[in-house]
Amino acid sequence: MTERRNALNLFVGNLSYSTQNSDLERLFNDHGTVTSAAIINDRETGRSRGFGFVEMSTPEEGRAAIEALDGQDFEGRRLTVNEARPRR
DNA sequence: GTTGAGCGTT
Repeated sequence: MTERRNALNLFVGNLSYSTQNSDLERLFNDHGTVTSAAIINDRETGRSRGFGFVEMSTPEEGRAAIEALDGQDFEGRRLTVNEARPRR
């Protein structure tokens, strides 16, 4: 879906290559309502690129999730969480 | 090991 009027899109970096979509969703779901969660895979190899995107229901929840999760340890890596840049 | 994709030409 393309709901981007009242949500906050988050970039999640420094993920383990083994992190799954469901892992991302579970992680963020504890800090707000996850509208969508996606691990980005390399189009040609199908492997994770080590980052993903999570869209939170509201900007407030998104910011809360950033504060709660940025720099936190997850599956052995230090997470990077911030507002995603616009796609281009 | 860091900011997604295809569609299709406003």
